[in-house]
Amino acid sequence: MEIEIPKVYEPEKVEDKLYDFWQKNSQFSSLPKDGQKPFTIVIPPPNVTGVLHMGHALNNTLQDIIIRFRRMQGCNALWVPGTDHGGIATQNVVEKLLLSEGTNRHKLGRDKFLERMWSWRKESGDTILNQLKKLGCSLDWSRTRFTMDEVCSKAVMTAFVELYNKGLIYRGKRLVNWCPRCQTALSDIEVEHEEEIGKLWHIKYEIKPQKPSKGKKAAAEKEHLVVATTRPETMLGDTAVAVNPKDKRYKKLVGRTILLPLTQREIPIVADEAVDATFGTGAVKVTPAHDPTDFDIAQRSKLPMIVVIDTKGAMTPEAGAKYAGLDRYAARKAVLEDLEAQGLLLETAQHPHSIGHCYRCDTVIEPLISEQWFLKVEDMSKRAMKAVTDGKLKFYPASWEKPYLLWLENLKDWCISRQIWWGHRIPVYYCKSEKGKDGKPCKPVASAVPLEKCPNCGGAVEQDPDVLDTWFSSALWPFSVFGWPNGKESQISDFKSQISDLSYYYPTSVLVTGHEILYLWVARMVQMGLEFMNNIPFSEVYIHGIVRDKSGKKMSKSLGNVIDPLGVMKKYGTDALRFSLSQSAAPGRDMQLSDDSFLGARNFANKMWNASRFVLMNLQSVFWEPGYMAIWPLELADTWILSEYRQLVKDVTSSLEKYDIDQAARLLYEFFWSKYCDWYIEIAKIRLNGQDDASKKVALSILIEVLGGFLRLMHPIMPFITEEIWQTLIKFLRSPSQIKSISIMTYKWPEFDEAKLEKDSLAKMQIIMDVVSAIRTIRSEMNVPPGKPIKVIFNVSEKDASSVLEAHQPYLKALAKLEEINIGSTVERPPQSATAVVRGVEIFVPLAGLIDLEKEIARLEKEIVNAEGEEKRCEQNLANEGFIKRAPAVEVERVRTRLKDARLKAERLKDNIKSLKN
RNA sequence: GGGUAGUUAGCUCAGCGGAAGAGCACUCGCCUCACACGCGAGUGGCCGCAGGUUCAAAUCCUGCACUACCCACCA
Repeated sequence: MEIEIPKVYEPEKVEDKLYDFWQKNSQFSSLPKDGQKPFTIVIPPPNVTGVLHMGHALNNTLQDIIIRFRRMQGCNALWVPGTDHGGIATQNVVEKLLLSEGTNRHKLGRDKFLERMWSWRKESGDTILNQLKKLGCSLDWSRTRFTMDEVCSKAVMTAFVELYNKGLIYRGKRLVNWCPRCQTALSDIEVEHEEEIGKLWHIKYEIKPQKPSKGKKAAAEKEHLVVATTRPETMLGDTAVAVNPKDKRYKKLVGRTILLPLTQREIPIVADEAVDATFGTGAVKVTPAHDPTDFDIAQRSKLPMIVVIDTKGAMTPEAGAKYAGLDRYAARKAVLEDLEAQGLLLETAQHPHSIGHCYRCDTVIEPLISEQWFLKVEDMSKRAMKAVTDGKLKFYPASWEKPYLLWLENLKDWCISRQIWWGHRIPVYYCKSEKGKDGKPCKPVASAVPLEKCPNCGGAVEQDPDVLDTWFSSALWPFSVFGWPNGKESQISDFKSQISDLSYYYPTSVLVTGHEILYLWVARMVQMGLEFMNNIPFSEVYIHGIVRDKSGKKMSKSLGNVIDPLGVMKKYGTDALRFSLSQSAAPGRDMQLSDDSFLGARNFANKMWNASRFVLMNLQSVFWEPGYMAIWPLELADTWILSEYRQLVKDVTSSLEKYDIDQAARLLYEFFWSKYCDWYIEIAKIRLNGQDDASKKVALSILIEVLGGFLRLMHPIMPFITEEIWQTLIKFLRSPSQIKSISIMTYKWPEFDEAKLEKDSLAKMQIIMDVVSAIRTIRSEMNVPPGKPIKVIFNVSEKDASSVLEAHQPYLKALAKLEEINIGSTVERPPQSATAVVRGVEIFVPLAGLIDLEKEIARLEKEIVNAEGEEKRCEQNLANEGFIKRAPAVEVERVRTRLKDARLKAERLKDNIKSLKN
């Protein structure tokens, strides 16, 4: 078999080809199967407007790693793809488009607009899903869902109706978060608070004089009260001034009346606990229609409400003729000017406070009174909390438990209605007939199927104009994708099975997401899962960090610091991107990315490529058959690398099980580069070029065995390059009939056999490696040309070390470029030689004529300082009675050995300096 | 105001109870028959500060100081 392998790995030549190969061979698909354990992940559905950004790349790389790992472990692994309609965000995109065409949705009308939305959705297609294919994601494409497709919509309607009929969904007029730009209400969590330096204005309010009681004169001077506010324009809607009931300063003013400046409207002074006497002046203007706290105060004191700001953020006629129509900020300016002119503006202080912004368009939120639909969350929250406190739902890292619980504990009813058109229209129908059946108007009806007539009186009906919060459908995602509420039969039409998707795959195994949507999405899925499926939607939540740029800033289009993952894949290869992301994916930790990290990962891919190339090239020239490993005796290097490999299997497996993907990536990198390549391959070269046929074949066997295992362990993280190499390697591994899996991705995950681990080989090999490194250091420091062979003398008193060196002279000769080795236990120090002492082995390199005396002495002195430091530390430890008595015996023994080695080292090096000086 | 995480080599980060580590950068030497996207060697750290627990602390505990993020009806 002749193989031509390029010197440099070329990702662009293999990636698309392999993805096609996987798809053609149905490597990603899963069907319910009795007796096989499912492992299921549903994708956090990206928005249909989306293009793949680095956050998606991270999120989906991690999911793919987990799903590939479990699939190889023998689970029936399913990863469900899909997209989210994205409510406001998506509507905004199309509205912008319309604006550029000189029209808007209102001119178009609801039906035409929705047509436009759907055609746009069709046009933009599933761009992002195709980009996930570039990333190598092993999603079961036959199961692709969309939150507004038939299956998911049915789930949404059913869920709404059930909640409505249970009385958990209600309609009410409340103060809600209103985005004046998006023209819709938002839930509390869709409001982003940003700290800003605002101003706190102190305004003088005149108190209406009391009617003088009999016999007393009216107060000579006018009385005043000063209020502090950050929003002076809302004073036009004030219906009271409130003070704390315990505030002595104002106690006697409670019940009096204020003459509101600018309008001269009369409003009362009330007492309310919500007022903080220590803040500002201790007196608060109360604007119930535009502030949540004021709204509550107004409820308690039964104050009227005056709406002075409309849905566009402009002042209403109620604000007075002078201000009506002005934008809220223009009104602020005007009000301040007018107050100033009247001498009522006393003080303007800098005031840091946080302001709510729309999470979709960043416009400042306006609290407005509005009729909306709400979902009662109290009971659902309690159950969602219990799932975590009972230990059924686990977070990785666990530190997210507390924030999750705190959030649920303080959660208020969820405003689920939006005044936009793109989304699931609220399935509530109002009877248009005023009379109804028996003279009374009919109650509204919720229905999962469209209603034409009122079920009560048969009259015409009108559907509620609002749509549901996009997160309502997202909350149902883990079961709506499996066909809930149907669930009886499989959603895959050509598959006849007794097991339904829903019962087989739900609850799913793990949810992988960033912490930014923990509340927005994760907590709600748990609530809804418990509500409708009576079971949590997943038992584990793996929360990864956020991708930042190299200076630690969040990547955003507006900052212009985004790194385009598609560009990275093109430049460095998909596997390099994936490895780089994996490397820094410690659970819960944000990561900084830069070109450097991709470059390192690309180099690693190339290293894998070339090491494999080395193995494959030798396979062609050496007669080889599987099974040699069992027949021929193994050498030290063989047992060593096998031990290391087996440890690797153990560690990588447990790391992936714990979602420590960064650790898995590092372990693999370390093993492959600094063990397999740096040492095993280098030693294998000696044997492959040697005359010992048995040693040759064994080395080749181990090279293949370990490479094959490594590739499988590496596969979840770097799927393309591992498959590409595997496809060639497999031809040598087994005859075609023996190959059960066509692809590495369905080949069995390596298993760890502790019994075969040879601990002894690690220590022995360590001697070889340390001695070689020490000799290389001498060569390098003494400027011995790399090509020049040298002689070396070992003085070893310890038998074990001595026999290891004795037995592995060919290793040493090749690795350190030696022409002659002498080993003894009482060797005379040769004159003019450089020295090193490692692991009890004294090394002499005779360098007559070559040695730089001063340099060597300086080098040795430095070594002595280190050794003596070590000596001192060990002595102190051993002199400590507590240490001897309480530390484990192994530890005490270890320190004794270290002391012995350090003493020997210091002593020998000192002797050597002496002899050099003579 | 509450919460969470972080602070280790110039940079990015690992280590989380028993000898300070990696990659990049830097210095020196190498086109050594897999790889210059490479090989060999080296320089570089009172492991944020202060206490405490322990025979032993970068590692556990308590404060403090910064940094970042999240939550909150700070008028």
